[in-house]
Formats: sequence, structure tokens, C-alpha cells
Amino acid sequence: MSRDARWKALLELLVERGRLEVEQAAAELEVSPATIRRDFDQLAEQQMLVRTRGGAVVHGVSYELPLRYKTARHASEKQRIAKAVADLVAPGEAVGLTGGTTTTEVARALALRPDLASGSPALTVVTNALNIASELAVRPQFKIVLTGGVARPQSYELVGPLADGVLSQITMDVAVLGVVAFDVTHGAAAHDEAEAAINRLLCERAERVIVAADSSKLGRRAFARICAAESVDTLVTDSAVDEETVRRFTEAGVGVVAV
Amino acid sequence: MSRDARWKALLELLVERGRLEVEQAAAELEVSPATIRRDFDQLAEQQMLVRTRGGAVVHGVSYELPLRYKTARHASEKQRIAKAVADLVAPGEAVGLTGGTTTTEVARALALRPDLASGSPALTVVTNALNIASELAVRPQFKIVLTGGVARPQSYELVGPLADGVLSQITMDVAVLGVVAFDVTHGAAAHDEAEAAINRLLCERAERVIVAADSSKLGRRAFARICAAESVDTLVTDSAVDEETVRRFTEAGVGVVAV
DNA sequence: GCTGTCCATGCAAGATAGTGCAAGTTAAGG
DNA sequence: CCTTAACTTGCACTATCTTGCATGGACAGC
Repeated sequence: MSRDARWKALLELLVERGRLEVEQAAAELEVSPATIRRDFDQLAEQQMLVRTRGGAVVHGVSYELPLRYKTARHASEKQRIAKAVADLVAPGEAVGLTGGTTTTEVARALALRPDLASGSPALTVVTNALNIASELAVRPQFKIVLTGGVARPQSYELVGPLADGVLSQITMDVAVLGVVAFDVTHGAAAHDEAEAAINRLLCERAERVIVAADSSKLGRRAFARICAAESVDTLVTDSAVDEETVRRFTEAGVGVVAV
Repeated sequence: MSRDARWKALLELLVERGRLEVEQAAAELEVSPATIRRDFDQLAEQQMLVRTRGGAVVHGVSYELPLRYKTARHASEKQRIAKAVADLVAPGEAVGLTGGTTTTEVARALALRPDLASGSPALTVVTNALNIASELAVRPQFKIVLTGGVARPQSYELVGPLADGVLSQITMDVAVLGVVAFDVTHGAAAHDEAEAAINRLLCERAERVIVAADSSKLGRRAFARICAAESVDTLVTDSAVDEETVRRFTEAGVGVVAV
């Protein structure tokens, strides 16, 4: 296991548990305690964690698990969903992407679409997610527009009034929402109200609205509401969704794509 | 396989997988590991990826500060300059950073300052550089504000009227400019006029203006002017600068720090 | 068409960094 | 003060990297 992968794993475990012991980490990552100590020391030097005797603790307060923690879960479903979402976008369109692991996969899927390999621009991508912008910025065929704003701690999303201001100056053909919950009666929702506000604005500025969510998110509710189910044109989810749920969404006017 | 094609393939594999190993890439592209190493080094110099021992990772999604490997030719001067610039910033201030390799080093130096390890926030960083925002976003002690705008292809800087709009809504204590040329009579300049416009606005919104530039940039001129030398409070450069140049800048009211 | 130059590539030898192990040192808790 | 666990340091081994050199193909000029 390479050092950067090990550091990534260490930081993920650390954020997940809040505290990590040298011996335990050494056992889990199958390296010697000496290596873990050296890793901890170097990461502490970079202010990525705080060293304690016997282990390390997270640096500062993290309000939510970082994006990276979630990357492994439901990976293949997310990629299938992302592919399907990407196929709903036509060349030359302006597409808005919110933050989140699913929308990040959508961005990657868009980058891989062969019919978008050229054009000027082949696609305009509007996003408030730093990581998405970073990944797509190297592709000259895409025009990347980033909302400004304040980066949420431990996350890659830009929020706040500055972001609102930018979004109010543009419109899009299609908005893709990554959500933590989506229910027919309660609508789409996020963990954070600032994030929800941006997502809401993104929807309002777009002609079509797509929600990308694996089936575990459906029927759930979360703290910060983004918009009503009726505002959503298409839901793309995985095939584990049950028929009853599909029927209810369809009745609410939401087209359901299950892959 | 031509070098262009190989670089293209390498970057695509990298974006797809997030991480690429030298040996593996060499096998897949059927070239020698030495070639892949050279490719990685050259691509890292252009900020297209971040070099690690044994491979490379995409720029922006990893905890890459310690992975700083061999970023550029004037690496150690840049780091010394960056350290000196970072020391000119007081805790709690709002600091603006433009894009560029030197300012990226300034961001890293700020992250390593032990007296900025905590606070709420310890520092507010305003930038139009995607890579700087990505690197600092994982640090809860910093408040990161990103100007919106359009990402310049092949670069990580946000430019355009959307960025102007955001900047006009905020003010800063200090602005740090990374420039390609700085001369007493011609002022500070950048390669690109859109970039220069953002940098100019950043200066105007800041109480103090610091230019960070190694001595090879001094006395030169470039296409897009940012501002006059008189608008700059402090120039931080390396000790290879000649005395005559220092005297001229000092006479123009620019404090010179040579490290 | 021929030839010299330039540059990318591969190869190999020397240099370096990362890791594990072990011995000695320091800190925490009774 | 004593015990124990954790840490530091030094060393050896391995994988990786760097550098110098030779090869070969591309291209320009003759």
C-alpha cells in the first residue's frame, strides 16, 4: 500500500472515529507501528491531525463526514446512475451540478462521453463543487463555471450569499441534484440549509431538474428541504427501488429511470 | 505512440482512477517506467497532476501538501519567498491570493504556520485559484472564499464578470499577487488580460498589496498590466535580486523583502 | 535522396526515500 | 519510585528515482 493511499485511509478512519490509535491503525493497514507513528507525525506537521500519545485525534471540528468517506459505498450503483444521468444531457447544453459523490460521478461520466470529446464548448458545466470543477478543469472541451462562495469546512461545496449572487446571473438547461433524501411528500433534501439553498436556486435557474439518488435515499427525509417532488422532472436511481415507490413518484409527475 | 497521445492517455487514466502508478502506467502504455516518470514530472510542472513517490494523483482531490515533490525549477526559492509572504499576514486577517505557483506555495506556507492552527477562523482566504481553494478546503481553521467565474482552460484560475461581481462585494486586509513580470515603470503584469483584470480588482479591494515574485521576474514586462508599481506596498523576492533594482523599487515606495 | 542535428526514448548505474526491526529513551500511572 | 507502554533513533533492506549515455526516428538543409 502506497503512502498516499495509506494517508488517505488514515484520515478517513480518523474522521470517521474521531480518534485513532497507533497499534490499531498499524494492524488495520498491515504496516508496522513505526510507520504509523511516522505518518502521524508528518500529518500533524501538515496540521491534518493532532498527535496524542498512543494515537491521534481530528483537528478542529468537523460537522459532517468528508466526502471521501462515502466514496466506497454503493460505488458501482453510483457509477451506473451517473452514466444514466450523463446520457440525459445533450451536447452544447449548460448543465448544473450540485456537490456530492453522486454528482461527482456524473461529472466523470460526462467527461468520458465520446460525443463530448470536442466542441466549443461541448458542454457548459455550472457547479458549486470544488472537486468537480478541479476534475473537469483539465478538459478544454468543457466550459466550467464555478459559483463563488464560502467553502464548507471538510467538504468541497461552496455556499452562501456570494454563490447566490452568481447563480442569479445565469440560467441552465438542466440541473442535476445530488441529495441525501428524496420523498414524494417531503421533496428533496440535504443535510445543510446553506447547501439546500444553493441547490434550490440551481433548480430554479434550470429548465429541467434531475435528481440522482440511489434507492436507499428514497422515501427518507432530511433536515434541509431543497424543493418539492413536483419540481423534479426526472429521478435516476438504481434498480433496487421498489415498484410502489416508482408508482408514487410517477403519479407526482416525476419520471423515474432505474438502472 | 506520440508524446501528446501518451500525455492525453495518462491524464485520462488519472482522472478516471484518481491515482496512477508508474509501473502500471508503463505497462499499459507499453513504454519504459523512465519515460512515465519523465512524463509525470513534466505534467506536474504544468500543474496537471501531483507527483507522489511511485506514481501520481489528480490535482485537487488528495491531501497533497506533503506530497510536494518537485513542483518546479525554482522550487526552493519559491518556498522561501512563500514563507516570507506568509509571515507578513496576521492572524484573523482576510488575505487575497491570486493564482500561480508562487501563491500556491504561499497558501501551503500559511497552512503550516503553527499560530494559525486554530481560531474561528484563524484566517480568511479569498482566491480565484481552484487549486488553492481545494488544498485549503480540508482545513477547518481557514475560511475559504472563492470568487466564482469561468475556469481558464489549462489553468486553475477563475476569471470573467462573475468573478468581478463577487470580488466587488468583499474587501480584504492584504492581497498577494503572483505575477509573471514586475517592473518599476511598467508595474505588475500577467500573461492574460482576464487574469490581470481579476488581479487588479483584488488589489483594489485590499488594504495592503504584496507582490511575490522571484528575481527573474523583476525588470521584465508582460502583456497584461495589473497595476502600477506605486500601488504595491511590498515586494517579496529572492536574494539574487541586484541592489540597483532594490533601490529603484524602494524609491518608488515599494518595500523590498529579499530572502 | 542523403546527411547532419535534434529530441525522445530506453537502459543501466549510482543515489535516495520509505519501511521494518531493534535497542535505548521518555512519559504516564500507580 | 517502579512498571509499563509508547516513543525515538539508528541501521539495513528494498523499491523507486535520477542521471548519463547510446540508440533511433523525424525533420531540415544540401
